[in-house]
Amino acid sequence: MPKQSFFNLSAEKRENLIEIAIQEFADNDYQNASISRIVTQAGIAKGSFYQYFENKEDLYRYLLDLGTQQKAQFLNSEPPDPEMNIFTYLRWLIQAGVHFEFSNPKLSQIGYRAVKNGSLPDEYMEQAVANTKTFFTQLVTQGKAGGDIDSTIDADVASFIFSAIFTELGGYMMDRLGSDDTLLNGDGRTPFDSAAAEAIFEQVLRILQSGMGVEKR
Amino acid sequence: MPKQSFFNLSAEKRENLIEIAIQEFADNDYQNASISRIVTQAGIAKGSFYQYFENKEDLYRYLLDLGTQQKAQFLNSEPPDPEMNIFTYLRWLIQAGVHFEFSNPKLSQIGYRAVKNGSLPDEYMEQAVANTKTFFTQLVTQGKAGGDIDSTIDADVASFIFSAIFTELGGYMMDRLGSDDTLLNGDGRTPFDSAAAEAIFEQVLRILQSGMGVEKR
Amino acid sequence: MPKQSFFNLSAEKRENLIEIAIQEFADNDYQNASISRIVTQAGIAKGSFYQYFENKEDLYRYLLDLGTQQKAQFLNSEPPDPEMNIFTYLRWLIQAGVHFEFSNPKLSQIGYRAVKNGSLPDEYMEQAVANTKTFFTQLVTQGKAGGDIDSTIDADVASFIFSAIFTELGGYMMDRLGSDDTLLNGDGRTPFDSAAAEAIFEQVLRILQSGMGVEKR
Amino acid sequence: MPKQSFFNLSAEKRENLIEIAIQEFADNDYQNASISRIVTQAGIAKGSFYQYFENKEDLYRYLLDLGTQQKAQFLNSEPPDPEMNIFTYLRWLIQAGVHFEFSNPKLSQIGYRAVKNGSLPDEYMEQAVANTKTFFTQLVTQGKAGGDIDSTIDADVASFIFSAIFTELGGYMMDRLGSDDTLLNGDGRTPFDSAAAEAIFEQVLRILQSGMGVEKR
DNA sequence: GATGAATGAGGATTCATTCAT
DNA sequence: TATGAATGAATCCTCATTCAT
Repeated sequence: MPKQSFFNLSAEKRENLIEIAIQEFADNDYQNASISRIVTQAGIAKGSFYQYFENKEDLYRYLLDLGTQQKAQFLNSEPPDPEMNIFTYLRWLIQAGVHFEFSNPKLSQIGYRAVKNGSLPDEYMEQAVANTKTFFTQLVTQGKAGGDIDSTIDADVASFIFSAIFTELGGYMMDRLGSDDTLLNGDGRTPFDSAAAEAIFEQVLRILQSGMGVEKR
Repeated sequence: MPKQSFFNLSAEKRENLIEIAIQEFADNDYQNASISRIVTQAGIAKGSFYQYFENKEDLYRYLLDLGTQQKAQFLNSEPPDPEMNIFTYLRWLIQAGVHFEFSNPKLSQIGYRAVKNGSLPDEYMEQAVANTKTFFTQLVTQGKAGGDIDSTIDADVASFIFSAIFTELGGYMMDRLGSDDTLLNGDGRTPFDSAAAEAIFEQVLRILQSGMGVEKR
Repeated sequence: MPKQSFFNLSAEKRENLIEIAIQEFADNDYQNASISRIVTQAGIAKGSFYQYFENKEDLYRYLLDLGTQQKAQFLNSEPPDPEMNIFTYLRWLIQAGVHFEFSNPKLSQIGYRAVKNGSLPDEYMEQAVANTKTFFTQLVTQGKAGGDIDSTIDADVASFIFSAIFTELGGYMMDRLGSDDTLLNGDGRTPFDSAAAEAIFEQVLRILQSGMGVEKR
Repeated sequence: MPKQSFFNLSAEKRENLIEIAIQEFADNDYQNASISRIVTQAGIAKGSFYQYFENKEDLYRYLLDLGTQQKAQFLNSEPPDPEMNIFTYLRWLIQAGVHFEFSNPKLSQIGYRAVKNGSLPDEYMEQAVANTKTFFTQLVTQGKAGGDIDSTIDADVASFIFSAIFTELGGYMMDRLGSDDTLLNGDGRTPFDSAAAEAIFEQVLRILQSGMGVEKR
């Protein structure tokens, strides 16, 4: 956790530093992200950095947490009816998730790499991965109970498919809808072509629902 | 490309060097793989390395090519009838692909990271990614033409789903079937529980086929 | 010398700070003792420290003085009859000295290291060393005058022997009687096995007296 | 242990580097000795140092070993008759030991500090200290058996006295006979006033023998 | 009087690459 | 062709001290 002195910083300084750090960790994995570059770009002294953070890992974990929190906040901003059909829920979830990635592409990249790369091979990452797995497994179980998913389907396999799609969809959407840092609009947000995106989600979900759903078999 | 002097090496020396390099690049990403460690372990002089390869990147690209070639060779060793149902073909393709990953976990890991990480953000990687995309898109087109895939499904979306599943399946299988270097059998290959694997493939493919196939709608 | 503001501090704050500083300088030599750690542990601001002390050296010298003063106070608390036999006096002096080291192991350690290490190679240390030398030389001279020490013995050599024994005895006693911080009793003092210690002093002194004394030759 | 590349160096380079390193570690304790200063003074690149030694500790241990070996060699160059009186033997031993310290004052200083300071608090140092203790204890036991030391004297105490004298004598001699780096003669050796030194040893030993010996009691 | 952010030099160590032998 | 010593910039991190608030 950052030291108190970090939180005592003026909002401007703090946000500037974090923005630069996010850029650095989005461009480089943990090992190759450079504290030296960060402090140079932020225009602060090396020593100052270490008055804000314990060490490099401390900053890294903070950024990871930031992503997690912002995503959770994003997902909770307009939560769906939990009683709805499981695929309708996934439709919303995926749309919101991808929307988040479009809005915070760098933070998403950092988190994505953390999972894929195992830069920090410890209980922290394992926990995050396990959480995701648990989430989708529960979703599938719930879907089966509610009659949305064919009960003969292996829950683990279905959970894997959801997870794979969810994991890769962000990158795919960015490819297809062309978001990247060069397309930022005025408020630093990437314009998100919701209609186009929804059309894609719809296709994906229809296939999955059709593949797993009970009414189609 | 490695220099001529590399290919003039005795097979033994050459293979030993490559094996050690593979281990190093499997354990570390591009930036953190260490030439120093490689030459030390291989028992050759630093200077010798630079007589075999232009530089670190040269070696890295060579390993990437090696993986591509070996995988292609693997897939071509017993190619299926190209006239068969597209999902039957995928069943075979995925099985072969995963089988390859089990047999060559280190080379697979290197390639996987290369794609995910963008360690070498250049035309080379883009080409590889584009190739994969083209392959699956053609497969889907062929599937539609042959009546295996519902013609109303967006080819790009279907291709994405195949690609996502294909990409993530290796890691999932390793998790579930427990392969790792500690399970190597006598000839350095990981024993592959074909029956268990096939059961999983079957589930996945059935879902996809059920979701995309014409006969089910 | 500490600044006036240090002495204006409440006794509680002052003693707390000093106690922590003693711990730090007992655990680390001058160069490696860390002001940062001290202020963190003491719960005061970095700037405050520099309002109490000129700098690191200022604090260090203060602790050294503290040790000297406390030892002097200790030795003067029940001073022996100056007319007594020189070895009897030494018996008392060494016992009191070692007793002091047991009671104030940290301050002793700081002083010990200062002498051995020459961390502060200046007139201050030279003075302290010279004082010790002068003290023992006078003692020997007195001993010769009083007929306790053989007059043919070189005063300087005898003084060296006393000094060496005195210097090393503390460490030896701690080794042999097992004192350390884990053995502190309720009032923060190490219990001192006086009987065992006296037996050892007795042996040492008997040897020295036998070696230098007149009556034995 | 230094790497092979260190031993492959030309004698000139190697000795120059070691000489400078000895100077650095004689002037500063382990923590404060600076590799940066060493390489700057030696006129080599930082990286080169790490091709010779694993790390700072590697160099330090090498210097410690160097001192130990050179001392052992020194003591073995003209070993005394092991049958002689124990004090005669000590006379020789102390003379040789002090002579060594005069010849190699810097290496002696490094070893001295290592023991006193516990810079490297590990089995290595503990071993060295234990060895010394064992040596003197055996000597005392032998002296008692041979009738040179009064059998009523505690072997541990006598051993402590020998050890203390032996430890402190070098410094005392240097003080008294004025050796230091400014007095080096042509061959890099400090001229050693043997006559003056022997007179001092004689005094010390006479006192100890008189104090512990059987015939005097 | 108290605070604590800012500083920047300095610490050890690793690295890919070059080049003279 | 093979060698391996030399290089120096780069890495993360610690430190005592200053000074504006």
